[in-house]
Amino acid sequence: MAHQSFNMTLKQLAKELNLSFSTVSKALRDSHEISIETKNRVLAKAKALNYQVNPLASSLRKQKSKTIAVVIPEVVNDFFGPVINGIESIAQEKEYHVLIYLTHEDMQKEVAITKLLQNGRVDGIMMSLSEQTSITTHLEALQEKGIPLVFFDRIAEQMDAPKVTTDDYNCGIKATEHLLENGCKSIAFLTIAPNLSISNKRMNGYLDALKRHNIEPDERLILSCTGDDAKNNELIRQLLGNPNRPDGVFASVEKLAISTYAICAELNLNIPEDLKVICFSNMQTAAFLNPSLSTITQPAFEMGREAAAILFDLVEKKGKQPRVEKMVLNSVLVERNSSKATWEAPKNIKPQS
Amino acid sequence: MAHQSFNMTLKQLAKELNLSFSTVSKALRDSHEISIETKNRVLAKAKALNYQVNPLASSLRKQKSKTIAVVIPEVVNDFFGPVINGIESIAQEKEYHVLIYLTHEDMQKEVAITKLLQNGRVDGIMMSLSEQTSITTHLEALQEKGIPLVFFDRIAEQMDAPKVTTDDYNCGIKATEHLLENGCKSIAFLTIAPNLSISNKRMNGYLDALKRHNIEPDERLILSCTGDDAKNNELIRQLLGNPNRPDGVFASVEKLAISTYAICAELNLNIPEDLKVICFSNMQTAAFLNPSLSTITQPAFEMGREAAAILFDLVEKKGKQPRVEKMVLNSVLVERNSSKATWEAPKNIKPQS
DNA sequence: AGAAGCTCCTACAACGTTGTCGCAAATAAA
DNA sequence: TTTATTTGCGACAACGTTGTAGGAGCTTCT
Repeated sequence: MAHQSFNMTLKQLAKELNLSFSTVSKALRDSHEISIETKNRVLAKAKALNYQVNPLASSLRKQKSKTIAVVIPEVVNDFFGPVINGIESIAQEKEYHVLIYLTHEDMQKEVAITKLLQNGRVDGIMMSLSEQTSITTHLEALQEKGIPLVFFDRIAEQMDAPKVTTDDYNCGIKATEHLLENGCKSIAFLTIAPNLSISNKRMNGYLDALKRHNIEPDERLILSCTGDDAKNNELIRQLLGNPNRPDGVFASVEKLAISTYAICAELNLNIPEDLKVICFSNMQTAAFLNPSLSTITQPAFEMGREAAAILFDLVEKKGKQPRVEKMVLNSVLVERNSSKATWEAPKNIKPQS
Repeated sequence: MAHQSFNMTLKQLAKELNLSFSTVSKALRDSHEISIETKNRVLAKAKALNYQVNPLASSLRKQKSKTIAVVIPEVVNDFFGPVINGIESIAQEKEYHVLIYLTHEDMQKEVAITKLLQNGRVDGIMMSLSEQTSITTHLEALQEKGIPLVFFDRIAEQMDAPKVTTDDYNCGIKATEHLLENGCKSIAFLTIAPNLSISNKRMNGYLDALKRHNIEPDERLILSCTGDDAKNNELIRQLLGNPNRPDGVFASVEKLAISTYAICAELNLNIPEDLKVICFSNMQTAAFLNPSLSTITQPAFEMGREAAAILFDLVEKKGKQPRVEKMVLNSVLVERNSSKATWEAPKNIKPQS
């Protein structure tokens, strides 16, 4: 049997019905110009022959693709997964399609991807920048073509486009003060991608919290990590192996906290007795880590939903002002054992082993 | 300034160059019919005016969309993230685009999605079934339209399409025997979605391992869980709260192991002393859980890559036989503390506390 | 009865490409 | 010089839709 039965088209359907194909087209879209009997005939036949409109032709004609692109660095952590989920949930409601592109934190790829999105493939774009992205001409090119663009999380600060973020600066303060309140005297800040807006804001929160408590920031306590995990581990090892090591670590991304856990195991440092740890993370199992990890958790799903909602708003009344220029959602600080004050510590006090 | 500068088309470009648009089209695609000088002129102008071909028009004409769809249940766990990563990495190499659709484990949505993919939107489809999916007529409809379809992980056993899986049956055996070897006498099996092929195979592995060790399977030790976490917790609580509770738990999915951890904390059961736990999981932090979690880890990224490679193969020489009918990748069992034999336990032997 | 207005349908020109065909002009072969 | 052949370009017809314009047949109003 023919495994390759061909696609039904409007014309073929029309021929089957002895109608002009414009009549059939209108009947399918429930136009008032067509009699009810004809509509029913057409609908029945379309169903019988399993006719589906060709989205390419339709999009070309209507100059609308009903498709958006999501451009993100990765999908391998617990943040972008829920974000995609949020985006997709709205897209499905609005009957849009979602293209996904990963930059792998590589600006060249980001640029290449934006080129692909320039000519009608999508009606709008959602972006979270790669950690390398410094210039934004490729993004401005998209705007010049009139394609709505919404940033989330890793935004391009200087661009005139809606942005959905979390309260990174505040959380930077809160996390730092949380460690201070629990007895830390010397807090290290681990970060990646210093040119990313989120990194900056989190660090500024950290610095301002220290200032507020009259603590002089120490450059040696600020670790600028990279995509190279081995190198990061080495940096952390140096930091924590040092005799006058910090007694607290505030990691701006999850993986650096995990590295910290690993290095502590290696160096026989006890969390939280010797070192308190807190980090930005959406890990679902933070509560089950050993010790359970205190986190600042971003509302990832909601970010996806909100950003997508703004984008669809923009797409649907193109040219109008966006509904929101900047939306800031609140993350929550979840205290767990990794940052617990030591005086309310384990069952029996170990002397000096 | 006009924020909405219009898209450059072939015709406009041709007018600028005083050439016919077919000439320009050919020049851009480096046709031998066009002189080198003309090509250079065209290329230069195209670059200057930032011309990009309209993919909708091009796809319509060529009857190829250069796009594939990935239809999966969720993205919120550590399995589908890496899978997407693998798929996308090949797609990027081959210059394909990736549409993503989530079924949210809902068969109705799966059916609706397949409808959308019927008419030229995509050149091929990759699927992992929803846990509800029992019938496959919607998938056969796709095949009848001649759209290549590749399954991965949660496959439709009975369908004639390439399938990429892991060695679920074997791992079911290995995990069960691992628990037996570490001293378990009574092992519970926690599963979801019994009509899913993976659940079945994992369970069969479990059952056959018991048989091999002359242990009579006990129906009360096989928990068929659902999407409702509260209910699942209740089931697990009953199982573990019972005086003659099992001394081992083999969870076929990660979340059931996490629930088990939570319930053990609640019931003051010690893992692994009172209960040994192992599960299928791609969690990156399994080693840092308390206790560290023994897992069977699937090669998710590779699965994505392999499945995508097979799909592209199929797409590019449509109608031919697929390169592979069935591909089975090996998962690895990673022993950690949650399943450690109790006799080779902590540093100093605690008597009977 | 004639004008005006409905109702229901068809014809046709887009949308932006690509590929086939045809045809000049230039070159090569006879 | 005549006859093939090649080189370079343009005309044109698709691809499968949608929306506008038009028109035949009927009813309704003056």
